[in-house]
Amino acid sequence: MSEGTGSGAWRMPASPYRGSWRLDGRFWPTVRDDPADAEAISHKLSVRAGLVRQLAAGLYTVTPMGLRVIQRVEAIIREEMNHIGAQELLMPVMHPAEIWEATGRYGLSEQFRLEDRGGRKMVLGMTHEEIVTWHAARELRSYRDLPQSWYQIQTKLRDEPRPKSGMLRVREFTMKDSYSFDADEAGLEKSYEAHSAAYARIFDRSGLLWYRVESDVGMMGGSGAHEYMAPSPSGEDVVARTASGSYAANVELAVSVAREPDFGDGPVAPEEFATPGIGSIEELAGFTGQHPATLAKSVVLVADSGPVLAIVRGEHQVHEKKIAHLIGEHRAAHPEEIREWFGADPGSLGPIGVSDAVRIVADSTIETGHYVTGANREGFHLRGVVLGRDFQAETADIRTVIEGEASVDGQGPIELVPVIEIGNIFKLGKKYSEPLGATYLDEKGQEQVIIMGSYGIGPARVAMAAIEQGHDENGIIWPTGIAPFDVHIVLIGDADSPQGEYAGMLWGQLSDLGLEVLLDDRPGLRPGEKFVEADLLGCPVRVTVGKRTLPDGPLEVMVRRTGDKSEIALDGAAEAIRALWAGLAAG
RNA sequence: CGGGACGUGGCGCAGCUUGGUAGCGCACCUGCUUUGGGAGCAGGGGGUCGCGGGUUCAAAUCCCGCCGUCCCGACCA
Repeated sequence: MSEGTGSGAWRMPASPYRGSWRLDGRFWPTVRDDPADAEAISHKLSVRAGLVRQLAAGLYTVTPMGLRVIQRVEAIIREEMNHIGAQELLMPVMHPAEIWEATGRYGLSEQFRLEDRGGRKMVLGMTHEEIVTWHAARELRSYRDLPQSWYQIQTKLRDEPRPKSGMLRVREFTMKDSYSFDADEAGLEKSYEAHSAAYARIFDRSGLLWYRVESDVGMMGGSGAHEYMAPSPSGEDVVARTASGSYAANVELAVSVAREPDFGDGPVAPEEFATPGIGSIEELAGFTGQHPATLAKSVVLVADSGPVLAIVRGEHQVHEKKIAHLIGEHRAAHPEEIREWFGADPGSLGPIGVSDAVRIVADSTIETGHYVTGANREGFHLRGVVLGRDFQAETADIRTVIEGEASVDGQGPIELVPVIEIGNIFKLGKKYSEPLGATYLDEKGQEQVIIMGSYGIGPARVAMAAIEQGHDENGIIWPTGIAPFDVHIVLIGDADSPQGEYAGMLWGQLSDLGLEVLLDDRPGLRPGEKFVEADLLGCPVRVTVGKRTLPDGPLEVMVRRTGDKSEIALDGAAEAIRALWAGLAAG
């Protein structure tokens, strides 16, 4: 039998103030040097500022300090989700495989799969559409039960092909995922708009610059989707948008008005000409002196149905996801396959005279103009090739957008911006409710399929995007909404010195005013070390308390974002600091 | 999945080409001094050099295999 003495061998005193910390005795592992294998700024700074530690590729532990930021993001999310009437619940991370088999998503390459001791197939959840729908199918029986919005903040596991950039692309992460259940499309529209409004507030309160863009539905399926993107050089996605934001879309589905090159007059029929040693579009443009837009690029893909020849203008590229909508899953052709189907090597390929087995898909831009294409003969090309006259092809938008092309809304040129995806919203429709039998009885007693939506946010990505968007050479500059603390008091001197006692008092007063305050009361550290670490951590307001502060002040206060220092009187200092912070928070 | 780079005390690195006593800075421990922007001096602890095999009298170093981590690519002919 054991007993508690209550004496408390642990030396760190509990804080009487909810949310405020004294630093002495805390685990806060900062580092001087950038981690050797870090590239992204958020990766370097999140490690150096002692917010996270890596366990393995794509697996990170969040430290007590890092957790404060994550929990602040989550608190904002909870408030805004609750505000639109979404209800928090919690679903398991491990799922029976059968449920995923029902929707055809068992066996996805990113899915962690395992067996329990009885040999039952299980999966680790990469998302929770299947599970939430499984429950909805059992619990929601009547139109009177609808609508519903449920959300959770729960771990997701994905066996990423390439985890990267610190916490930005990981194999295990926490996600806020919500799901709406409506009786019809009009209901879904309302739920979707409610989430859209909540997301705007969440990302605004998190202090991010963000874009809402049209997006591909991807592995979620469904009828429509938007992504929330935070611009950052470390982002993996690219958004095409006008300067005003009048048009904004993921490049995976972005459209634009292609520039029209001057084709000049072409021959009445294709003419073959020698192009010795010419392989790439760049070489061909240099050789012919023609603009790349008048050269047709031929790309050979292999779909389940067989070989596909995709044709775009030389300045464009075939977009993987766009063409996937037409031809489905596919891969690049091997050189041997290309030789078999075209009788030539890559570099001299074209649409004329190819085997009937090859499906030809041309980008819509190819419908106008005449082009130089490969002749399917080593070292030769054809000029004056015209779609419809000289060869037949399906046409569709299969190209990438390039910077500077005109926006389809007439609002000026398109710019391409690298972004971090911080959230997304999907209109799922019946994609999951149908196969999992989530139905209800309407007013007339007719069975109807529930119309669903799903909505995700990655809190850690929000935090990392904030670092990407807010930092300088000294460290992080947190937005006020998600900073680990509102105010960081640097105490110069020991806790039991007069200035130490004053700092403790100020810490209490500020906390009583509703601020979350970090008091750096660690003994033995030099002032410089405390300042450097305060800059690294990046709380919005820093207050310095030292010998000079007493007996008559003033207090030195610094705003992290601007570096502006001001001196304030001891009398009413806490209120003045709170007012300063409130001014920053108000933006 | 393809390509590349890197694995040496906790962190950041040198040493490897040309095999022969494992080194530097920071961090850590002790003492003294110092205390408003990553202190100084003195003393000290800590590494079977990612793992396995091979060559050799001898391997951090050369060879083979594996593992790990990061970066680039994964249609762009």
